[in-house]
Amino acid sequence: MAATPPAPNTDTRDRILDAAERLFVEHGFDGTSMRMITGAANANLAAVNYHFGSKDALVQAVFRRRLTALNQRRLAALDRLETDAAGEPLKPSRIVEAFFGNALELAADTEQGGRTFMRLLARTYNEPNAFVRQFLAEEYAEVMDRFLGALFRALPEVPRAEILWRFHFMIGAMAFAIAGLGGLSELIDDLPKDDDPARLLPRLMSFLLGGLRAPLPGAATAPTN
Amino acid sequence: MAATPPAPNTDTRDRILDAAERLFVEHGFDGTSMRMITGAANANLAAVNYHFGSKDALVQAVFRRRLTALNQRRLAALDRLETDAAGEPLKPSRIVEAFFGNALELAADTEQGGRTFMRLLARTYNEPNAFVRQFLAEEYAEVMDRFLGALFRALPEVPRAEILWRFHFMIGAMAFAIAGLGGLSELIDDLPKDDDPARLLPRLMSFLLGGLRAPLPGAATAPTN
DNA sequence: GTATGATTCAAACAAACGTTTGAAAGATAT
DNA sequence: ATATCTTTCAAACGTTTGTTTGAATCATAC
Repeated sequence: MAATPPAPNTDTRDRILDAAERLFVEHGFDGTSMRMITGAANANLAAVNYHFGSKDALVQAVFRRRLTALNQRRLAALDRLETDAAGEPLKPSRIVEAFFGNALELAADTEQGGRTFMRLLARTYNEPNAFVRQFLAEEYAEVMDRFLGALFRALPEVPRAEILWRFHFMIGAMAFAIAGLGGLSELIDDLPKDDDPARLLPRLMSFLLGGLRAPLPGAATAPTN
Repeated sequence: MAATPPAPNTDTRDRILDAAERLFVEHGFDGTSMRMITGAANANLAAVNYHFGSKDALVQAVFRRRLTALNQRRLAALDRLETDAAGEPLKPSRIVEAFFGNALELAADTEQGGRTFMRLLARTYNEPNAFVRQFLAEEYAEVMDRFLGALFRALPEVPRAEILWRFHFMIGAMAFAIAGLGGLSELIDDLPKDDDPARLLPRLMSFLLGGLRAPLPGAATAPTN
């Protein structure tokens, strides 16, 4: 009796997660049916409801499997920066690197499916589905708080609204770049042929830091208020 | 019941377009049903198929109604720049302004629904649906060609791959900023309270130009922060 | 070997989907 | 007023959706 190890048969479960991850990138959440998922995973149609409970719960599981680890690595990197600084103000570039570097590192992994997941995550930033948005917001709450707070302290002379907007811009730039990684962004048909994320990191980072350091708007001319 | 604020007695066709535009932003293409659309438009279920032929054709009509005009304004602005320059090289900042300024101008219009449309367009940059992506790529082909060509000529010393990536980044930054405009980006819960696109333009522009002018990756730099 | 719990399976469920139909209603022109 | 064309309408079409069911299969414990 009892003594049942908490780790059940993970075979079918993992195959479903992998298939769902891949299909969600390709067709979106609403565009991916249970039959597509279980078909691609060589599992029975009822397997998703048995292992996860519902389609929504499967979506959550797909994200949790990798997003939690990514965000913990981000927080750990920020922790390291702050202990190393020992009270001194942090360099904004290091903060940005801690956030986006960890993301691009995961996007560079094509073996374990990190790239697929990051493409899914990047797309989901703009997902309309209310349930998914809500879940993602909760999953990100702490990371946003910590990184925004760090940027506020690192740039005390910059209005917080400006920092918020620029962090917004940076996330958008990264998300769009990653989302189009493996899938060919048809939007710019003349896409750079070398889509190696290892070279994407320095490119994105210098762009982001250039934007972050740009002169504040209205510096020359006074705004309406 | 949800009252339908959109114009009461306009043409059925236009009421459908308005309702679809609004619902597509909120629920996505796959998440918006014909019954939702015709219900919100106070039209019969068969009206969409009668006026547009199919749901896919309706999606195209929603975009064509406003995107064609936007891209023509972009091209006209670029034409004006080039004739004014009379052979002299263009300033990259003017090129960027011609592209993104026209977009943000449309996003600032809350009366005629330009804002709603721009939020939809921004989201659609990351749309998985293959049919929608293909359509959007065709609709953008000429604009991308012209603006990238102009940037190549304006920055002859910068490798084209870098310009391509940075234009990519800029589009991503704009899209993410616009997509979260009316709809509250829950991702950053501490969203800037003033989401007035009229003030977004200078903010975005200085960020974009800062990124565009940033030192190329790999170049030796002396970062100041 | 038999009992017990976990997993798979084919089949069915009601609900929602996009689309089609044919008749009714409205509009327009002669 | 008649004929013609356009638009609306209620109803139904055949599929596909996510989920549930109950029996079959598998693994492990006693």
